[in-house]
Amino acid sequence: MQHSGGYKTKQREVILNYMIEHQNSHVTVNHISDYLTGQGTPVGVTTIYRHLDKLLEQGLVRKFTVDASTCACFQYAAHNEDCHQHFHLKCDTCGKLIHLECTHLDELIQHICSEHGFELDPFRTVLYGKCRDCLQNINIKEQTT
Amino acid sequence: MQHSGGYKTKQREVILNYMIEHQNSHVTVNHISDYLTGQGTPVGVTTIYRHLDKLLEQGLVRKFTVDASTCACFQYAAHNEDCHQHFHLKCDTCGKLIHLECTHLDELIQHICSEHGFELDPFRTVLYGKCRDCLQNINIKEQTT
DNA sequence: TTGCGTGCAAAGGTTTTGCATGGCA
DNA sequence: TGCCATGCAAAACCTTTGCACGCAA
Repeated sequence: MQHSGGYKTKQREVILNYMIEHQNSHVTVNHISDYLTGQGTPVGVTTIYRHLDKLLEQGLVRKFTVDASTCACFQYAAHNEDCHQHFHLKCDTCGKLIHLECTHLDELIQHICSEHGFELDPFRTVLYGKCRDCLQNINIKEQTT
Repeated sequence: MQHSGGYKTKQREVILNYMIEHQNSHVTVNHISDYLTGQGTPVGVTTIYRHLDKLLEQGLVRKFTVDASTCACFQYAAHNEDCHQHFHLKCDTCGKLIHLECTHLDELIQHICSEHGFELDPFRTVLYGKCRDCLQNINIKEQTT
């Protein structure tokens, strides 16, 4: 695999390290910037955006948007390439983001593809609804009222 | 149903009309603004945003976000409230909006609810990917190249 | 007349672009 | 040395807010 002629710079290294270390969570440009500044290796946001774009093209990170008022989230994805597809559930009430890995969803993707001719992109798709905790809170309130 | 004390203005009327006429597609604030300007009844974007916010609170429209760099999409929703659960598929490439009614999805909702404790709201959820036509076009291009 | 509705202008935030400088090879 | 990488500043972009005026009731 060629590195698209990129130089090996300190900035590229620390950004990539951060993404790999946090591959289990979704991070924003601000997260990266704040962390690197705190580590004493600050990197300009412009540079972070440009690196993420490159990593995106190379398929090393995934980008998705939960909400227009929220900034874009990124996640390191190299090792996920061929593992389970996973969806994101977002709770309308508390805003929590849930990662859902489930064979049901693989089947769903298959089904929508074969029966409806639509190739679903789970990384761009966010399922909205209400999480367990918020549902409980709502029930408690209703009972109290 | 009370109208939250709102006045009946020309702007409210033309915006609501537009939303109802285009209830089968996702529209942006720019779409609305451009159309109304073309119709000779221009309405400031501020007003459009504010009306959509109100309609959102009243549950008369739904709001979707495709991408952070794209503007938010809205859709009139009143008459769909009690009809079949159905999902929307949106093609990333051509922007087409597909209504998908399928028992598979009912099962999915059931499953996510019972197994994962998450109550999915199909009306707020849009599944992104590529439609049949665009997939074919991509294949044709790849064969030609 | 009262008070919400309107729209201009300006601010808010995220992301992109221009350009001069810096650093890798 | 050549050329890409960097980062500041500024622009672009969507959206929200402040404020004075207009208009429905």
